[in-house]
Amino acid sequence: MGITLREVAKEAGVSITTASRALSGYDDVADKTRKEVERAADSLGYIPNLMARRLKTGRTGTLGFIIPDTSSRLGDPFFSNFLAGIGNEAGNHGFDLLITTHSPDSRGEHESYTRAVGGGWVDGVILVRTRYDDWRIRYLYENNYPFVAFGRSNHEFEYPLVDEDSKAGVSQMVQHFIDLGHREIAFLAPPANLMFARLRREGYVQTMQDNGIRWRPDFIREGNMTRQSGYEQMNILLSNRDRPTAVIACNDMMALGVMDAVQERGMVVGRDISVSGFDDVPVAAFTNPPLTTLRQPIYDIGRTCCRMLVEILAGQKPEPYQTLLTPEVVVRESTGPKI
Amino acid sequence: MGITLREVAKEAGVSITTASRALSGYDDVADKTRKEVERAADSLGYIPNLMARRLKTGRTGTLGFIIPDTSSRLGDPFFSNFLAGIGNEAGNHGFDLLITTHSPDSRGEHESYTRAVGGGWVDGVILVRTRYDDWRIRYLYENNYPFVAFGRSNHEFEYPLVDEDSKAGVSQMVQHFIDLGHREIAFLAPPANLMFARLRREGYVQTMQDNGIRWRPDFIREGNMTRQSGYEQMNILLSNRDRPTAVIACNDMMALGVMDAVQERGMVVGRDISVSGFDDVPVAAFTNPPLTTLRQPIYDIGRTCCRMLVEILAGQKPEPYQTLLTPEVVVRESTGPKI
DNA sequence: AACCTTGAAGAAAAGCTTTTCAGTCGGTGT
DNA sequence: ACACCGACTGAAAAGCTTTTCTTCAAGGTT
Repeated sequence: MGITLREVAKEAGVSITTASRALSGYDDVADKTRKEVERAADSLGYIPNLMARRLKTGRTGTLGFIIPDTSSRLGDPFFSNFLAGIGNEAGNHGFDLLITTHSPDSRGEHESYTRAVGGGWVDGVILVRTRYDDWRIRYLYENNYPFVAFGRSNHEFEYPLVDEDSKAGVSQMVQHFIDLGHREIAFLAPPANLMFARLRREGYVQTMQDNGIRWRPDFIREGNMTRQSGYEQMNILLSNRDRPTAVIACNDMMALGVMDAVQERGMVVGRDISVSGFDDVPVAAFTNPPLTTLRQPIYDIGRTCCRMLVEILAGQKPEPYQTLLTPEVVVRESTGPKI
Repeated sequence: MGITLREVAKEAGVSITTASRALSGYDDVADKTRKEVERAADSLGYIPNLMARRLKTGRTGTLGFIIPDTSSRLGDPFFSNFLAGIGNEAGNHGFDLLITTHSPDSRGEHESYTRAVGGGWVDGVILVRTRYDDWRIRYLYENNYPFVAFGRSNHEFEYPLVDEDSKAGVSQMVQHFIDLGHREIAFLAPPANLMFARLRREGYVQTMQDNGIRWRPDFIREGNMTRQSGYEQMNILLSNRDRPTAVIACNDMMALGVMDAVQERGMVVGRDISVSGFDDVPVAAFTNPPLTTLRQPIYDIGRTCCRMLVEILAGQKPEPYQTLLTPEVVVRESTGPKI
């Protein structure tokens, strides 16, 4: 690499200690000496070796974001919007952002968390898509490692998080459909191990029951949050003898896939079959037809998570420590009355 | 932090050297010894200190992406798609991705590049939105630092890059408008210091002239690539006595802003005024009306840049070293014949 | 004159790995 | 019996900062 502090010290005619202290702005170094060291550093083009510094201080100035997804990963607007929120906020606080992607529970995912906690990979991490019995959360918590999660879990302890009230959200959406006269309402669920899978399913089942509608197990299908899987699962639903007249997809990408399948069969979304999503990613307002969905401010949640993590790293306790947001039904043209 | 190699060595009853070599898979370590070291490491929960390793080896296993934008940054789908390409490809090769955002030519941007080249921040960087007389490229090149750029520049030396043929692209688009009967074609240009600003402007001016149309300086307006600025600049154009009948925006975000302004005045995009963009970000297919634009495969370009950088870090020379792609006009409903 | 305080600067340790080079030991070839 | 070799292993350096603790000189106090 290049110039080291030793050479700067030599050039300035002082010890390494003094050079270090001069450049770090300590006040027990004479003004004249500091000027001289600065001049030397400048003229030699000194750039501190980051790894040496980090090794010594144990701080990296970097936050980690480990994306739990295999197929679409960063291509999914959910992640890219959340990432945007984190990234922009991190920048505001002078932190870099380190990102990596691994499929849930994979070896690589384990390694990343291990490296973070034990290897000094980053100063703290942000978690997303929390799972039932989430080992990541337990692991981070038990090691007293700084983190913030987007999503609750079912642990007995408290940790800093932001989450949306999935159950209430889905509940509202089911009610929206019922109010439009639908009774054959299918539910395209997230992978079962995700924490919000249970909550959203509860919202679905309970609201159906509350309205005196018997819910049918074969109208609940599990997808993997991609457009492709929305398409596939909807094709299965459509090949049944009894078809639903409405579908609630648990994210917007799957809703897009559902619409693909519907339109492929020559039916009109919003008239023949109503479709709704979850998230309100930016593209949802522009689909054809525009998508009825549950709005949660992904970008802002990303920012909030990041801000909370920065506070934790500064030794403060974020206030509030846990936030629960209620998603809001945004009615667009993909849903309409039952015909 | 935690367990160090020293403790593992002690537990296994060997020297630090042997422990290190055993765990790193060197073959000059007896099988029995290796097993013993591995057992010790396992039982103690040893995790290597990344910073110590990096300090010693001078490698970080990380690629850097310094996003040159102030206002929208990661919120801009251009960046998030490009980032997705880089990120996914980096993951495939076992690299982490470090991202940070700075406004062009800011102090922070300078520092980031300095830290990369001199401080061992990352192993290599990917550049985007190259500029005229781009100091970043010169700096990296002269320091023989590994990098790949999305975009040409005007330097005398060769460096690894991928770029789209901006001039040809805009030229095609202008021709598209002229073929539709338009002659009052406005051009919403990128910030003048961007390399492709010149190329695209050349494409515009030259194709107008080739068709015997006098281009008007007041029909060329500069925006900053955001939707907001598209909106503002279009309002200026619309408040003129002579209004254009068609507008070429130099990215899709500005085109969205242009459409906002047009629709706000009760006019119909694609009939009263034709609008086109550049990039074909995913949302462009879903705008209202769907946007005519120039398609360049941003995601794939990101992947390619990343792959090239990984090759360079492996000591190979990417083949081809410089790639020029020709964007393709995608005609949708935001453009129509002059009425 | 002896002692203390203060401001400034340096020696050396610490942070943890990787790597170079030297050394040990049993065995083999002559 | 001697030299040498091969297979392993260990001591120590190197990588570069930051930080603790010590030292030193000058000036002030009693």
